[in-house]
Amino acid sequence: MAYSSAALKAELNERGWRMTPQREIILETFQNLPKGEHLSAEDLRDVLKGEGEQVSLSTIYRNLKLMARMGILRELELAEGQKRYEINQPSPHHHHHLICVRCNKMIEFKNDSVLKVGARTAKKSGYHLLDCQLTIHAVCPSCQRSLLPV
Amino acid sequence: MAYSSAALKAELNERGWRMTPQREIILETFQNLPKGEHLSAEDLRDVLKGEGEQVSLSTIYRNLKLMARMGILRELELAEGQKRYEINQPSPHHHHHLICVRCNKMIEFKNDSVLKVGARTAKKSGYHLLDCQLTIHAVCPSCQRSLLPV
DNA sequence: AAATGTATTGGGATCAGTTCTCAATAAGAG
DNA sequence: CTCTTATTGAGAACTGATCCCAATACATTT
Repeated sequence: MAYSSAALKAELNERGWRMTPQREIILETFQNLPKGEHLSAEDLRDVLKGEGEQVSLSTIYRNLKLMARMGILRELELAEGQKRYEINQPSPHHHHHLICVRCNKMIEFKNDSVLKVGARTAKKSGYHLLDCQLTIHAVCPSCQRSLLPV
Repeated sequence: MAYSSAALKAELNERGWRMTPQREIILETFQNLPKGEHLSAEDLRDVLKGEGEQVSLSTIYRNLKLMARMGILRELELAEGQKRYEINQPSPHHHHHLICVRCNKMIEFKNDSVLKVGARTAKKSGYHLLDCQLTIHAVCPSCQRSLLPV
């Protein structure tokens, strides 16, 4: 079941913060995103603009970081130079990433034991778990064959 | 056993590239680094300068990326806003990172099964494995108690 | 329902990390 | 020793992200 905007509002208000239309739109956008898609800040701005919703980049950056720190979004470092975000799904949908360092091609894969290792490790040190990502850097088959520089 | 500068030279020459004093110094610096330390590009520049070795930032950035793509260094995204690098150690020394998203405190931990998952996953898709990092984002005990904003 | 306090937004300026450009240098092959 | 060209150094340029601040609007209190 999805994390509702009512739940977000409750969690925000509990800390003296506020729900805004911008936050609601951002949350909904990520929830409606097709599986395996992640958005950079600028991607999100463009998607919103395409739906007639204009939200400033400042606000987008602020709320992406906020929602990542709340554990609602995952912050990914897949391609070079920019952070990407996706909804932080619970166990059956939780996944990891295998990335080609040359062409940035990316494969998602699932592995429950890794998630368990993450949860156990965090708990052992008294940390409150937000996200757990196994990121594999590798060279894909076609880039192995190519003669192009590393 | 450490990856020697002779091995680096061989691997470079094989592809038509060249060994340079700068590359040798950078490799040695990472090999002599205490366990658990990682350097940003600027850190490395300062360390080298402290040893009387001046290497330009451009060259440092170029070679950090090169050596990461060769699998000699690991590229880490621990703190906000800057990449850090460390030697990519084989199995008994290979480790992962648990990070507090608020104060950036970081704990290293080992887990062989995660490395095995990484190796198996890469192999299954025909990828040539370079690095495999489990990164856990969490809130540390003292930040959980603090009243400061997320 | 209106007033109050303050969190949040938007837009632009700014920042920091990284990449790019190009002439000078030097590694490695012949 | 010569020649080709990969590499370096220095600074300019780029870019993702943050900061600043006046205007706005959310949530609480009256």
